[in-house]
Amino acid sequence: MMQQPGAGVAPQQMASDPQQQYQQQWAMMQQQQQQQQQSQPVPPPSGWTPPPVPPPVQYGASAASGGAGDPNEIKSLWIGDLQQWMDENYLMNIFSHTGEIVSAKVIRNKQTHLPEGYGFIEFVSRAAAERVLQSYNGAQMPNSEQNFRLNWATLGAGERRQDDGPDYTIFVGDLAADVTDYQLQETFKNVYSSVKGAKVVTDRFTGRSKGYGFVRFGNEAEQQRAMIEMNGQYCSTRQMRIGPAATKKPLTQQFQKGMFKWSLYV
DNA sequence: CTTGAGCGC
Repeated sequence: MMQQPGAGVAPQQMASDPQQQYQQQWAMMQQQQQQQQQSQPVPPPSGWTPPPVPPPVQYGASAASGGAGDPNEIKSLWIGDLQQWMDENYLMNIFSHTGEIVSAKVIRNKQTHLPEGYGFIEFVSRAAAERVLQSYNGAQMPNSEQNFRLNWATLGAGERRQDDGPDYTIFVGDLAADVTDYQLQETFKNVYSSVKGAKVVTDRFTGRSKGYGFVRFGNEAEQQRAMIEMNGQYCSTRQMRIGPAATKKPLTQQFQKGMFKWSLYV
């Protein structure tokens, strides 16, 4: 990956209007792209430390013996809610002090090269990734008003998340501005053991909460109880308003069996 | 701000 000019710096003099902000950042991106095309690869900025070399995985029988080198272990985290200016360098710099980050990648649109708003960070081990997940998730991102949104990377690493049954989701409105995914999840998990996760919906460009979110249950009975019991309960400083989640999953899905899907549209 | 969308070439 190319190092980009201006990497790791905070966005300068942001406009107050989100629309203008976005346009400013977009213009910056265009500049960066042009510079990229006409210049040699730039040296790393001062303060940048090269990623440590991961320990060799394949010496002798230790890899196969289920020790530190399980080839199937998930060592990458998915990171979301990234701003335009948060590039690979920004991510590397954040975690370089752990000495355990291997790589960082920001996913960009193939045509426009604009960041898609998420990326992946890989660590030397699953344990290292887990430490970062625990300590950084929900904490504030450097040079930003918003919080880290981290999760285990799944699709690239080969682990399927489907093996624990369907999700039963509820809508939660009236959330206070400071409520995070984790906080919402814990509020429900303290009462319902089948809670799988929660997501607070945020504005893509500002990272600010939109004041509502979703909680997923593994157990339908608990989902039903939560809709009644938790309505009006407090999460942070405000009473939640709970309702059924409008799902895109069609009821007819159970009849599809993977065949004749097109017949739904006639 | 009251029904998202989030997995890599």
